[in-house]
Parts: sequence; C-alpha cells; structure tokens
Amino acid sequence: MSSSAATGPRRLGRPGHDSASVLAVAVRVFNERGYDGTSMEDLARALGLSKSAIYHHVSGKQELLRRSLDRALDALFAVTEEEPARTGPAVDRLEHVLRGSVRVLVAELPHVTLLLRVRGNTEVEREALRRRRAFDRFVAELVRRGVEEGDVRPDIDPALTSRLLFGMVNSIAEWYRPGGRTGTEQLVAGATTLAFAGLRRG
Amino acid sequence: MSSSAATGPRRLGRPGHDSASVLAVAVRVFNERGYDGTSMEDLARALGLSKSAIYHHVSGKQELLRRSLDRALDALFAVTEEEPARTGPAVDRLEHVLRGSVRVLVAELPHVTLLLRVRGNTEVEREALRRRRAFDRFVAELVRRGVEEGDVRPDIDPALTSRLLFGMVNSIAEWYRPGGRTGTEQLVAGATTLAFAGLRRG
DNA sequence: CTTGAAACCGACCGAATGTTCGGTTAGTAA
DNA sequence: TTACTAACCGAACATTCGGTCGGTTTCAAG
Repeated sequence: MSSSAATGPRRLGRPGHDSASVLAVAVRVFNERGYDGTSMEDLARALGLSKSAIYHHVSGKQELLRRSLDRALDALFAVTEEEPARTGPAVDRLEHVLRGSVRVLVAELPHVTLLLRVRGNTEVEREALRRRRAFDRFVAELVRRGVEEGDVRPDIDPALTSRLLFGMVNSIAEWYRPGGRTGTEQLVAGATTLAFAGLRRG
Repeated sequence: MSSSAATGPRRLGRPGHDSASVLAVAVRVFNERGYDGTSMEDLARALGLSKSAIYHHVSGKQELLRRSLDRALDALFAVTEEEPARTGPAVDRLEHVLRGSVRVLVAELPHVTLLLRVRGNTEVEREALRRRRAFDRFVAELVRRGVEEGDVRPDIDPALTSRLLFGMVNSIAEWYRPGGRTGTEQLVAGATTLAFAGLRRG
C-alpha cells in the first residue's frame, strides 16, 4: 500500500486533468449552455486550460458527447436487465423500471440530462437516439402487457400512458439538483405514487 | 369584397414570404436542429431563399426566437387568466390550468417546444425563462392550496407534485405530432386521468 | 407605359468556430 | 543526472458564423 494509499493513486508524469475530469467538467458546461451552444473555448475556460490542451485528453468535442451519452444509456439499460424487470407481473416490472430510472437519473444526472436533450444533428447523436428509442419500446411493451394482465387501466392508450409516465420521470432532469431539500428516495416515492395512485387523495 | 376574397388578401409588391411565414419555417427548423445548432444558412435553405433575404423580413436570428417564445408564453398565461383558473376550489382551478396547458401545447406546439428547450444563453432567453418561472409559480401555488383545502394528497411535497405534474404535460412536446392517431382531447383526457386518478385501475 | 412597394440576390465583412502542430513544462523512476 | 511520461501552451489553420450593403426583380395600381 505504498503506491495507492488514501491520498490517492500517484500517477506518472505531470499532474493535472485526465480524460475523466475533463469529461465531467465538459458535461456540466454542456448542460448549462447546451451542447451546440458550448464552444471549445468555453470548455477551456471552465477547465482553466488552453483550448489545445483539451485535445491531449480527448479526440474532440464529439467524443465528450459520445462518452457521456453512452454512460447514461448503459445505466438505463442495466435497469432493464435486472431480474425484477424481467420476471413477474408486468405492472410490477414496470414499477421496478420506473423506480430504477429515477435512481439512474439522479445518480447519473448530468449524463442523462444531456441524453434527454439530444437532437440528432450528428451520427453520434443519432446512435444515442436509436438506443433511447429501444429503451422506450421496452417500457411501452411493459405497459401493454400490464393492460393485458388486467393490472393497468385500459381506458388510456398504452403508448400514450408510457410516454406520459416517462415524460414525467425524465422531466426531473430539468430541475432536480442533488443536495437540495428533496432526497432521492423522496423523489422515487413521489414519482411512483403520482404515477400509480394519482394526485387526488383517496 | 373585391380585394380580400376567398382567394386570400392580395398583397402589394412582389409575392413571396412575409415575416409570419419566415417565422413558421424558422421555428420548425429550430426544433429539428436546436436553436444554437441552426445557422441562418440552414434557414435560408429551408425557406428557398438567400441568407440576406431573411433580413428583409426580420431583424435577425434573435427576433425569430423572441417572437416564438412570446407567442408560447402569451398563450400559457392566457389560460391562467381565464375565469375557471381564478375562482373556485384550487383542485378544480389546477385541473383547468392543466387541461388548458395541454391544449395550448398542442395548438402552439412548435413555439411551446422551443420554449421548453431554452437554456438562457442570451437576454432574450433569460427573459423567457423569467416568464416561464412565473407560470410555474402560479401552478405550484394552486397545488399548495389544493393540499390546504384537503383535495390534494398531502403526502407528497407540493413543489415536487407540481413539477412532476407539469413535467408530464410538457413532455408531450417531445413526441406529439398532430395528425397522428392521438387526438387533442384524447391527450387532454389521458394526461388529466393519469395526473388525478393514477395508473392502476380502481 | 410609369410609379411605388415589397421580395429578393450576390458579394462581402469581421468574428468565432473546431482542430492541428511543434515545442515546453512538471512530475516519477532508475 | 538521465530517461521517460503525461499535461500543457501559443500560434496558426480552414471553415462557418450572424449580419450588412447596394442593387435587381416582380407584382398591383394609376
């Protein structure tokens, strides 16, 4: 325990940023100003670096975006592959995916936020949109089966239901800031209750 | 009725675009590629015009954005000024604002969509964000009073409730396209039911 | 025809964009 | 000290950006 103690693993060469810390700062700025609204000069300023130094860590602006989007999507798909999302009644599986999505959203907030704003201008963005649509299809299928199994109200179109439901969940990214007065589990409980039980007190 | 018949009002000068038709096309492109991701060259191509011709109709890119955002915000505030939004039990007022918001969202879809994506990079955007926050406060206040009056479930924080509720409503802009199989009133009914009654069938 | 009004174009401008390149600096290990 | 590794910088790059300018084209009305 001489090389990697509690002080952190001493790396070789000149100390400073690595590609992970560059990514973290970049994603934060992307979310503040929008991806297209952020210049490499903006990133350099936020990092306390020159523009050219960024290219030592990453191949360019697009790589920063791609790595962020992949991280968000990997976390979301991980939820759909958990056991409670694959067995049992569809409503219960749906509830598990909904709760899991809220938790992922909070845990990977900057990356999920970026994902939810992708427009499809480049190939990197279009690939992310493709994966996101696959996730949406997974959820829509659960709602459909929930209706079939008699647990979900059949008077609203399943496709509409799943979109409104996850629209609500995804909207959390627009305002939630960790460290505020709302905790993760409070968020999970609120969203789940509103989704499954509704607003009016019973 | 010789100058403005059913064929439409014959205008003076060379026919072509006016500032309204330029705005409509511009907002469509803004929503496809994002405001920052759209160049004046992109707009010119979509309009079938040269770049410089656009400046005959509007003062610049920002005016297009401002006019679109104002239109969306004016329509939303109009709902809060209607009589059913100002008198009676808070839950009912809330339901009226929710239904009205969905209708505005559909009627002014491109403009509301643009509004919901504003980041605050320019003064035009910051002004829009200020007005939007005022709308959100109006809604949050209704939820708070709904709890006070005993009609809204008190086990979820009112601020959280209003955000999730209108997060759901606003998310409609992300996918809804008029002319599809989902009609406006179906949308209003679906959102209202999900919000007030919840997902599980009772 | 002429006149007036509105729409439009090509050429251009200064500034900002993402990226490259050759060289430098600050640290670890032998 | 020397060798090595990684982080970093300044200057320049081709391109694109939003916007300007002076002049031209297309219509209705007189």
